[in-house]
Amino acid sequence: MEGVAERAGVAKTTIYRRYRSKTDLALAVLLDMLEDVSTQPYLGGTVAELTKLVDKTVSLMTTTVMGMVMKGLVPEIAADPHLASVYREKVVSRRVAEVSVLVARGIARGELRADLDPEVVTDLLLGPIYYRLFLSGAPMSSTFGTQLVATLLPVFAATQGNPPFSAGVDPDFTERRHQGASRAAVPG
Amino acid sequence: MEGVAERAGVAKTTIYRRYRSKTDLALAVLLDMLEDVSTQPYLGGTVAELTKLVDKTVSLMTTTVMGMVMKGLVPEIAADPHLASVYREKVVSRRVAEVSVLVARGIARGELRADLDPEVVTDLLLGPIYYRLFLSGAPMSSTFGTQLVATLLPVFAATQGNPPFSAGVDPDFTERRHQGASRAAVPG
DNA sequence: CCTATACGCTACGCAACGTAGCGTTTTAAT
DNA sequence: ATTAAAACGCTACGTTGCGTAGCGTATAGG
Repeated sequence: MEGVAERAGVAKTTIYRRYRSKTDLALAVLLDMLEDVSTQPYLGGTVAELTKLVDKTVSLMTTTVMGMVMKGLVPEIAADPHLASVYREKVVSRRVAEVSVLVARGIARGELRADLDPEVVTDLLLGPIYYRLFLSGAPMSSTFGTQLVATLLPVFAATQGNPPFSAGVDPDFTERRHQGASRAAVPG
Repeated sequence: MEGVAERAGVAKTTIYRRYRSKTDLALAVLLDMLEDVSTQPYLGGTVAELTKLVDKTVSLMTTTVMGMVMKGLVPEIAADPHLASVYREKVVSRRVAEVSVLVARGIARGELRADLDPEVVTDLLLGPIYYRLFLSGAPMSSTFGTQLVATLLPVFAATQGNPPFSAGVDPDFTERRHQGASRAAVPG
């Protein structure tokens, strides 16, 4: 905080007049930066759109302070239930909503299987990104998004006869976070 | 640390005689607990083996202190290059090695595509777990592993003709971390 | 019995978050 | 231009938590 104040040419107390805590500031930064990624352009093809989503996320995480902010937020979210709630509401569900838009388009185009769960897609697309960012340290080149989407395509695509995936989300939880259209029926 | 000392019925200074820092202790706990997950039993089927791996990981993260420890390590790894190096060496590469065993078995059985990269499999299997653990907060039921593996199967299985995936890992990095058998050729 | 090693304890140093209080500057409205 | 209100800067402080110093005490092991 002292460092932030100094780099901003501002007194530390001034920061604390706008943001109640360090976590609060971090969350504000995060939400502000998320604006750029949240719009989902219509590219005419689902592969291109999903790739764009991944690439924008990777770029944001690796070329801005977002990566650092996210890393710092992990233990905070774990320790502060209120922050966790806000984060899920403002960030996680938002990402799922964005993916939902793309999934809906893809289904409408007949490119994606009709019972595809956007939350599952989110897990599969963002999970590897954060795993590399937080733990593995493996770099993500400019072709990462393209290759990840290409790899996962057989899971998403409409042609094959794959079993749907719910990842064992209990109905309560899903309902609590998602008041949208009812998801494709999921066994288990 | 005070709390750990108290719960252990030991003076704080005694802990610091064995572990140089809080991070050092956390890493020791992590490595110790990792022993349980590191053995890969022969179950006769790749799906069962991969599912077991995922389930053990999920169980460890959600029913022990491991989850908390991992969350606390994320910013530490980001801030301490030496810790990051040790973590990648002792944990990340170890997980890849375990997955490699299963992938090799699967390829030998003809269940998995021959050009499957264990690192990619690791990303896809562990990424969603940590994403849920660290950020999304979505619960992982007892059927999570089964469903995740079932979902990803079309990516792994030998039958379909999917494009391989390297996720844009630059050769240097892969070589640096993995002195094992050369990976299946991957287009840029 | 005696010595080396390990342990407990108090006290401290230090960094970082967050706050109190007060004076000063800027804004904005009359 | 005056004046009230809001915002800012600054110093100082309280608090927590990590990590260390120093010293006395216990506990092996020969």
